[in-house]
Amino acid sequence: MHAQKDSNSEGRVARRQKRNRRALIDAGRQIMSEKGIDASTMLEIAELADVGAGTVYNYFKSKEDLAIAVLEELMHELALKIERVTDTFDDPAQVYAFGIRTVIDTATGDVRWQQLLNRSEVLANATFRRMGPFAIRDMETATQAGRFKVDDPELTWKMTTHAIVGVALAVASGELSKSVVDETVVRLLCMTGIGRKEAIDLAHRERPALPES
Amino acid sequence: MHAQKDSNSEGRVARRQKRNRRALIDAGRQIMSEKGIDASTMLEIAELADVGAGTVYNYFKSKEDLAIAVLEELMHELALKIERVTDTFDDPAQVYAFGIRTVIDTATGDVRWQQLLNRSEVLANATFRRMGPFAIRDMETATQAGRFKVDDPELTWKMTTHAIVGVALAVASGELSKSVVDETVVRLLCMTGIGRKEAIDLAHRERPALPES
DNA sequence: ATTAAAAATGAACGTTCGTCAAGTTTGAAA
DNA sequence: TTTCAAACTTGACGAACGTTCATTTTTAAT
Repeated sequence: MHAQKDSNSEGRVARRQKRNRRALIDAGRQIMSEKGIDASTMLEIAELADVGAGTVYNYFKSKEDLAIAVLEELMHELALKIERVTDTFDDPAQVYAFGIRTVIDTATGDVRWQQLLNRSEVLANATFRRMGPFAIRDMETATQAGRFKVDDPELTWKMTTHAIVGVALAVASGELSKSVVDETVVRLLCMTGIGRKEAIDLAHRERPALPES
Repeated sequence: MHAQKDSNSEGRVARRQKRNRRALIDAGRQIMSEKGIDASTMLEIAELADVGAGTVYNYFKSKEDLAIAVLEELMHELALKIERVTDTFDDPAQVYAFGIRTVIDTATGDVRWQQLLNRSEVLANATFRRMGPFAIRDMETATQAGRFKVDDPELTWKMTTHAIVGVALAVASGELSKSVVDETVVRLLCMTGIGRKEAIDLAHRERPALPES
């Protein structure tokens, strides 16, 4: 039996574990977005997080696993930022359009993201998993409102995430010009069963800015 | 001066080079589609091709480079097989629909392909480059015929290839059921600006079989 | 203070890619 | 036929990295 010290509702271990996990994800994020996932080494990340090389494997079972955690956190943050803007929108289709537009803009605009595109299936998967709940909800709402015609939103979202990452990769490598983003959004909206003219309209509505990171 | 021997319009070197390149691609194809690209080692491939470990690097500047050659050849062969079937079709939209349908079916149906999905951006890129000329031509023809509305076929094809690979990956991993293929084709056709009802019609037309491999 | 379990550590391991110096083959000129 | 330089092949090797594991340290309850 022991009296709990003031600031401990959990033990020291739990707190240290939280610190370490946080430090590892932060370090992974910093290094992976500087040099790319493959070029980052576990040792480098461990050192930046100020833990021993072996410690990483108490928290993540592999390098891939750490990369997934990093990318999922990135996507989750972006999803929340988008949510804060779109919850004032009236048109559910516009909510969805703003979301995919923002993902593409972020992926093609931010240098730190471009390094992460190489393992494109990891990024697409993180986008699918973390933004999926929002995107799928929006598609369902928009379908119920008669704007979209999507009976399998999970499939549509899967296709959309991979297409977005593919375009971002092509833009980052200079293969496509940044000016394709508009058209990309239109085509992705077309996939939801909305008419082409409405898709073009949706894609060109004025967009509020995201909250700064 | 020397008389050319019967069967030599090129020297022995050129012939040996052709043999080696061929053997390396064949070996890479076999091993990579058995174990996946990452799990295959260059030594293993070199041994199957019956050349020294260093020789591979006279033909391909890296493992990635060899993988690209392997996948591009696969896609090229598939493109030619599709072409042989579709050149009897009247409707250009149907030519395109048959093409993407066949790619998805092949990627999700053949065990040997599923190992190659892991480096999804490599496969998507190979599909883009090798089937692109056919797909883009078909989209343009269909647009001129008033069936599609595609002004940037390169972009649309880029999105399509990544979406296909993404769906194939999800099906291969059991995340999605194989029954999504129909709907996938419909959504991809929707991206071409064809109407939704026409897309559904196109996707469900009877399809002739591919020539056996 | 004692103790046993949990967590951290970093040196060592095994594997792999890609390089390189040395050896071999080639084809034409002498 | 002999010679020769260029082109090609080879497999041992270096370097780098992800991961493991025996050892040490920390923790928290007795």
